[in-house]
Amino acid sequence: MRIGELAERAGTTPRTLRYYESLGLLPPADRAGNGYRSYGEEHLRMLEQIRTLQEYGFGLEETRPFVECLRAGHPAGDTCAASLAVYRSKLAEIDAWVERLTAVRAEVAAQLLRAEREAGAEADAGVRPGAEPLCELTAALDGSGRHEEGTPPQ
Amino acid sequence: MRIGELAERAGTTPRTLRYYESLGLLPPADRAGNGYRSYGEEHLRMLEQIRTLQEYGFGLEETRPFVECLRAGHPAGDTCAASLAVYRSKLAEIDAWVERLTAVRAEVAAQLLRAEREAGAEADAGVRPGAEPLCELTAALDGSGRHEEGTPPQ
DNA sequence: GTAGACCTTGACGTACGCGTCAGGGCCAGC
DNA sequence: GCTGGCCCTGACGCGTACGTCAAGGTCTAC
Repeated sequence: MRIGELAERAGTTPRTLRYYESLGLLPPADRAGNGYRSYGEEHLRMLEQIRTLQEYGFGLEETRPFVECLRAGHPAGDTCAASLAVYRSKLAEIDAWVERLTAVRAEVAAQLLRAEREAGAEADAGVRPGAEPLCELTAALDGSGRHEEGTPPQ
Repeated sequence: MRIGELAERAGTTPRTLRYYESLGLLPPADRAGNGYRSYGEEHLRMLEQIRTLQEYGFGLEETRPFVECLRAGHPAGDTCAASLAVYRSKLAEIDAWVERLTAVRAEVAAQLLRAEREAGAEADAGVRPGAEPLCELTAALDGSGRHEEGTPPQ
């Protein structure tokens, strides 16, 4: 199987496979006479392992023990001790993030409440009836919940 | 106040202040006769606003409305509508992250349990008493809960 | 007058996971 | 033999928030 086919079957791109190989994450593929990379089914299995972990938010380096485990001949990539250790540390990491996010959420919610009250007071102190905004920014951007953000973890 | 003093009072570095200015996030400082930047207390207030939001995990661009609000003369940076909108979208973003992390956590925990069982079965299927590891990786890396990770959000 | 601490701009480095372009070779079908 | 689709390597680009180095000017104290 050539690189394009493997990439398609794994739902990724040739560029990505070459990148993994350059990292030493995937073992170097055999080469056909013309220099083209030649892959087997075991490569597909490794790739699927990597992609699954990636979807869970694992970094590429974190997937390495899983791939090594498969390369060592294990039927599954996650039954080696190193893989289990990565699972466990990922759980701890997620817990830490959730804890942090929860604390931040509470703090931001509190600030929002306070700011909303202050904004009301500020407006009342200004022009009473008519609701003239104090700065031109007040006109734009209201409504909540759209907006996109930089890469969320996981 | 010169750049070094402001940086120190804000708990940051001169490089950071020049960077903010280059982004147009901080207004360009006045210049002394020798070309040195000259800052006032209002710059300190803007910087403190930025730093606080940064600690909550806001990106620099997300702090912009708060700084603009201060620049517009408001006593607080978060009483303008644009700032409130950022607060609200940040809350939504945090909620989305927590949701995703919680789902991933459950999935990883399930995989860990399964893998632990399979690892046990694999070991039993091999050498019964003596527990010889199947791959040399099994020897290294056990124990859970240490390990550091790339920038957590927030 | 000179050492040392401050300031200036400009530019490259970092981590991550590739996308994309440049410049070329290989092979099948018409 | 020519077009089109695949493959190759090498190298730069992206986004984020600066750190760090280079090469120089400025000011204070001794």
